[in-house]
Amino acid sequence: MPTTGLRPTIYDVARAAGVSRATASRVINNAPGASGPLRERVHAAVAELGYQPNSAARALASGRQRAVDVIAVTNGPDVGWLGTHPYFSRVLAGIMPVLEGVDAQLRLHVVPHGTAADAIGEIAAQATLGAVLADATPELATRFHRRCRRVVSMVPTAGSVPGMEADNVGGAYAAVAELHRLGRRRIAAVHGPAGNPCAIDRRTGCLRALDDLGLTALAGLTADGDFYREGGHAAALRLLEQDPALDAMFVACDLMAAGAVQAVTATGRRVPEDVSIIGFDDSIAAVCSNPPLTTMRLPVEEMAATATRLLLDGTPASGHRQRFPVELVTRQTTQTTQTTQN
Amino acid sequence: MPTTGLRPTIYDVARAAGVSRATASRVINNAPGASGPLRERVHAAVAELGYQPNSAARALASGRQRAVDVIAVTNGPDVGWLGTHPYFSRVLAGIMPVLEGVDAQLRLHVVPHGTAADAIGEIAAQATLGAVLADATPELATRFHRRCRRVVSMVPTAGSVPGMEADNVGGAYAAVAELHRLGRRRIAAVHGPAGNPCAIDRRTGCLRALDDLGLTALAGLTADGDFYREGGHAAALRLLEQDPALDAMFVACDLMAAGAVQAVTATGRRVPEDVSIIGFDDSIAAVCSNPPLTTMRLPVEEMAATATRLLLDGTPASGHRQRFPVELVTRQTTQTTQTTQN
DNA sequence: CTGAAAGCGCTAACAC
DNA sequence: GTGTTAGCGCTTTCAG
Repeated sequence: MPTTGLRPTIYDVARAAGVSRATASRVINNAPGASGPLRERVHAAVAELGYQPNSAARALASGRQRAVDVIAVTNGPDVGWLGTHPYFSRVLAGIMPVLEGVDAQLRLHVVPHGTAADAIGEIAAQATLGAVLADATPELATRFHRRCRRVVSMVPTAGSVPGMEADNVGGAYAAVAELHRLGRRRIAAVHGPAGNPCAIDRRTGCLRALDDLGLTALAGLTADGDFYREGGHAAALRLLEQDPALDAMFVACDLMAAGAVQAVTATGRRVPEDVSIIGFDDSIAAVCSNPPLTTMRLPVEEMAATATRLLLDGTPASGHRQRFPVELVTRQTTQTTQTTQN
Repeated sequence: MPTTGLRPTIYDVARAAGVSRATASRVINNAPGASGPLRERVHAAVAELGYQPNSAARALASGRQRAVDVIAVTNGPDVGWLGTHPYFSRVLAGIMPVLEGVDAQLRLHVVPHGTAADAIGEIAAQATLGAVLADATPELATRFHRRCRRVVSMVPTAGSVPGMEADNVGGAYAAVAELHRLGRRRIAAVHGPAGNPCAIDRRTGCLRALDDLGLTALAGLTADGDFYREGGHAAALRLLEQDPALDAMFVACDLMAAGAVQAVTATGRRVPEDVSIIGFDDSIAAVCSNPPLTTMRLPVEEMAATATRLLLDGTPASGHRQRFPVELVTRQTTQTTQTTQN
């Protein structure tokens, strides 16, 4: 059984260290049951030979892959939507630092909505450290959770699926309240897609604030967007036509808000002097907009990092929930003072 | 050897179909040497048992993992830069559709510059379908290529490393020429980081155009940015101070260009009436900017898709190069006509 | 505390 | 064509 191939195997390490493969394995995985002098010899052998464990063999033998799966579901046939949606990048950005140095790989799965059920089943079947569901619907999340408990969802999900929950309702409420505090009284709103859980919560918070503020009449001054810039642009134009004198807009995501800012200025109005705008997310769209967007920050990176740590720590408890605040980040679409900050 | 576990193995499939494991394997991988009736029986068994191949076992036995690795190198310790840089998302967006349905997984590696050499060695050691280097330096790319030929780089790289090459020089040249064609004569430029290969090419193209156009004197009206919005903002401010009458800017990436647009309008100038701006990339920053950016489109998605297909097709030939054009996308930072397109 | 041995589930020569 | 037989490189009982 001596190894001949170019890449050293654990067998080579064991031989070089003068121990058995079992012992070599133990020290390499720093598992208990090997000690002192032997550990050193093995480590030395590893260093000398430049040994690198074969992850496939390891996965096969142990029955578990050192990988976390990130799953995104696309709506259309267009699997490339990612390129234009900052959200997914942020979840990746949140996950990566926590995977740093823990010897776990990150696998990406973008599954078309149609085949999502099957695809999710396949992924759940491979025993990995677990999966982060970026935007799965409650049904899909539940389905995954039934097959594999090592999973956590990043969006509001049903029942027992462990999830990270941002205070979308509270954030939207706070945004409208802020607009009101600024003296705005004709507040329009651009909501997200009707069926989207996050969008529903944000809409709820917005409506509730309008109501509490005695602005109930404005509940009709709304349009539905698609969480993309184009939708925000179009919705804003529609709203402006519906009430040319509106003085503020709450827009349920930054991408749409960026489009709204473009629409508002294109009609000759000034932002924020004539109309104040507050977005949601604090994504890259917020800072690229001109003027930069005041927005409600959704701590996506933190949420994703927490989700990942949960998976790394073991199987998350069924029904586990972790709440995250959504906070106001003031930039220039709400403040008239032209300070030369950013 | 009958299997007892919950997940069916190929052994179960073989038994159910009344064939040997080898035959089952053949039809599952639709390899030659199994035919007609048997194929059907195996397929039926697969369907009935809900068999799903174990990827680890497959990888171990075949010596090759069905995975493509995407590698990004970060400059700082901050592995989360992704969240704010649209480029990486675009390479992912380009890769994913081509991996769709080919039973190959996508693995992400973000390695800090410091440990990049080691990390890259480890990745090269695992035999996968190959790696796409998103932003590796020529040295790192060469290093990887020495250990593993199944690799292609997305940025200008040294020698024999297969690579996708966008016409950065030509694109920058065309941008400046366009500004000139529009009647602009005081054209400033914001370049990228000094050592970045793409930035270098864009700078070259810009300078060459300035020269050919007889605008050599302007070669001094430049600033170096960092490929981030903040850098573009600051650079634009500096330039405006240096020459308050400048009437155009060529900015080497959209993120910086978005910052430049903000800076220009913040000083009371109008875009594009007072100063025209052309960015580079055609990333999400271009459309979120206000007004939306005219830019030179770098076909990142196409490049990434091509790179991936190359890997899927086998080992790319050493020194293989594929060129991509960089084309002008006209939006509103160069056109005064206020058509309501956006 | 250490080693021997038995697989993990699959593929790939090699015989039939 | 199809089945038999070895392993792939590692982990993990189980003895010693």
